[in-house]
Amino acid sequence: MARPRKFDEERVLLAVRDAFWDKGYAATSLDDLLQASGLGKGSLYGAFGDKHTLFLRALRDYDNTNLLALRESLESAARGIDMVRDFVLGPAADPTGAVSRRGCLLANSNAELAASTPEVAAEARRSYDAITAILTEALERARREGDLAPDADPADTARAVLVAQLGLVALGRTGEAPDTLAAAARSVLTRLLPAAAR
Amino acid sequence: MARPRKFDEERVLLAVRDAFWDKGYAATSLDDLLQASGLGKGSLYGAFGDKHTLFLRALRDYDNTNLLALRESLESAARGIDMVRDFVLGPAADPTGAVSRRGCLLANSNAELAASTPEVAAEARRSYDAITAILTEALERARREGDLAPDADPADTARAVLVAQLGLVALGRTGEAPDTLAAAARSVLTRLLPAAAR
DNA sequence: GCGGTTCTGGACCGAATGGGCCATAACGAG
DNA sequence: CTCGTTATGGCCCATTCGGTCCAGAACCGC
Repeated sequence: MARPRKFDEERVLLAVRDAFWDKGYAATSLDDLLQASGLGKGSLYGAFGDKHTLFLRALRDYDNTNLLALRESLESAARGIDMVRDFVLGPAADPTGAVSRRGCLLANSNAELAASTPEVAAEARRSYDAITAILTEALERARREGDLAPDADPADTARAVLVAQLGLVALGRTGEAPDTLAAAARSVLTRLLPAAAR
Repeated sequence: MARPRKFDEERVLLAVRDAFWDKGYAATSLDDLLQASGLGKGSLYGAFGDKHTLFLRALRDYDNTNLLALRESLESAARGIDMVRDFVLGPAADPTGAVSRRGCLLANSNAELAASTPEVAAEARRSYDAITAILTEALERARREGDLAPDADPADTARAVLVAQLGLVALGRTGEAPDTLAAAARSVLTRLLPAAAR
């Protein structure tokens, strides 16, 4: 019927996500987005709407990708506890610290925008609730597999695990030395899930 | 000698801090700052320098106040463990959720700016290191008072406690229901410091 | 009361912002 | 090949940004 798009929508979304991730929402100008995506103003605007809409779209994409990866991680884990351990240790896993320093797009965005942009806070709640559900499932499995005390409540433990991971992400974002970060991760993991620490 | 200042520097700093706290650094315009402080451009600029400098000043003020309060809290605590418990439960203590939703200025700022403004990340590290030291002292005392297992390492435990608190602050910033937040706080506290949970 | 100095707040500036617009190009259907 | 449709990207605009500057006001010591 008509002229087809020259760009791959998903690719643009990833480039835009990176731009927002690196500079934050407010500090990323339309120009930055155009340069990152390689598109012209009309194209970007026509395909995704204004900056705000585009940002939310990229953020939701990011979240969905993460949730999917988490679910897959649980399915492919040898034991339920393994997935939980990886989840907690993840933010401290990078020996160079570069990944940790970048933080999590959702956490960064929520911290920056929760007060002024309810959609971001809502997205964060949605994401964290979903993660809690996945962790709960993982911990139920871990209990059946003998890696979690029979009297421990999986849902309650899941909340504690999520909190620990959020804390590690926040701490990693400060650029704390990788060793310190790893020590903190190990410390909190040992106390929350002794069976996962060895 | 000359005309004295009409405004109280500390008062202005608090007003400015609130403005940044509510909107984030980038989204707060000079106009916002003038309105919040009630000063004219020349006065604010002359007294504090540009936006960036003013922000760092307000942030450091905020940090120092927090650290001082934490030290006082330790000194006035009946037991070392009480101070640690209050520190962890703090972010979830507000039944309306308004305080939690506001988050922590330092955490918000670090999440927004760590990548682009090294001073902010450095300030966060400084603050978190200082908090860890205070917590370590509190936990050493708690161990002497029988509220921490003799074989537990206070410094290591302090790191875990800090991570938990940062996680709760991050979770609270999403606007999660106060009940859920309180449950998460209680869950993580029970697991990190059984003696503090009752 | 006077002089000198500092404070004050608004006028002003250039630059950059987010967003709208449109002439043109590129394509598929017929 | 032609036509209609849609993507494209650069041009344009009003607004707002952070920051400078200055004329006048306010105050102190003398």
